[in-house]
Amino acid sequence: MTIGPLSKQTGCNIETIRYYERIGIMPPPPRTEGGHRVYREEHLKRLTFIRRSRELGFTLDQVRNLLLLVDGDDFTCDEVKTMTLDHAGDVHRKIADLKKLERVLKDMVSQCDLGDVPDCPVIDALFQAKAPRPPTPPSPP
Amino acid sequence: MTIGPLSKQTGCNIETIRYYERIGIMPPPPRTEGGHRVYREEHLKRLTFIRRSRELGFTLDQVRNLLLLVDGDDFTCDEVKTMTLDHAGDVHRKIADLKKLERVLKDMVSQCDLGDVPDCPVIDALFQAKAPRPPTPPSPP
DNA sequence: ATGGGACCTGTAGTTGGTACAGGTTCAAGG
DNA sequence: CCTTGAACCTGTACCAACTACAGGTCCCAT
Repeated sequence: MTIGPLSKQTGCNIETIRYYERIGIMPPPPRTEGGHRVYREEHLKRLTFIRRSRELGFTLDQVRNLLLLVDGDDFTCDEVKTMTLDHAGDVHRKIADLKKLERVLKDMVSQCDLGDVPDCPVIDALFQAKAPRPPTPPSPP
Repeated sequence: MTIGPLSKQTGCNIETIRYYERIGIMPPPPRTEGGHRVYREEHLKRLTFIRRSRELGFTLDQVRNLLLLVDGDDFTCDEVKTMTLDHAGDVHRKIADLKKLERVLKDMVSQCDLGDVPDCPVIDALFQAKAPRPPTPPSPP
C-alpha cells in the first residue's frame, strides 16, 4: 500500500502522514527502489489508533504516551485509564468554561432585544473589563 | 503611561501588546525621544475591548471586524448582534461536540470497571476507527 | 515510449501568542 | 553630574498540529 491508499483508508491527509513520520510518531516505512513509501497492515493499525486518539482530543504528546504503553507490552490498563480520566476531566472543564461563555454572549445579546436602548449593548459590554453586568447590585444601604 | 503600566492595568502581556501593534490591531502610539511607547486613555480602552473580546472567544479576526464597526461610527447594533449570535452558535456547537467526546471517553473507561475483561478496553477502542459502539443500527427510511 | 497521476523533499504559512538575546533609555539615589 | 538597575527597545525563534505550495521524480497503463 502506498501513501495515497493509506490516506484514503484512514481519512488522514497525506501531508499529515508524512508529518507524523517526521515527528517520529509513525515509523519510517520501507521504500520502493524509487523512494515511494510502502505501508503494511501494522501501519494502518497504528495510524488508525493515532487518528482516533486525536479525534478524541488527545494531544500528540498524549498519543505518544499511549503508544509507548502500547509498544512496550508491559503497560497496565490502569495507566491508560488514568490518562483517559485525566483527559475526560480536561474536557469537562472546557465544557463548563464554554457554557459560561455562552451565557455571557447571550446575556449581552438579550440586552439588544429590550428595545429602546441608546447604544449597542454588546459593544458597551466589551468595553468593560470583566463582569458585563455587575454581579447583582450592592444590597440597599 | 508606558507599556508596563498598560500591561498591568489590562492584564495583557507586554509582548502581546507589542504583538497587537505589529499585526495592526492596536494603533502605534506616540513615542518618547528615546523611543519608548507612550499610551493614553484611548489605548487603554481599546486594549480592554480587545482583551475582553478575546476572553469571550472571539478570534482576532472577529475582533478586527468588531473594531472596524466601532471605529467607523456608522455601525449598526444589528451587525454586532449578528456577529455575536454567530459566535454564540459556534460556542454552542463546540459544547455539543465536547459533550459527545466526554460520553465516549467515559464509556470507554466504564468498560474497565466491569472487571474480568481480557485486554485494556480503552486501547481496544482506540484501535477501532470511529464508533466504539456502533451508533444505533440504521433506522428504516 | 509517453503521458499524466501519484509521489518525493523542503520550505513557508496558519493562530495567538511567548521567550529570549542583545542593546538602549529612563529616573532615582548618591 | 554620574551611576546604577529597572524598564524598555528590536528582532528572531519557538509552541501545536497541521496545511499548502514549488519544483522535481517515479510508476504504470496505453
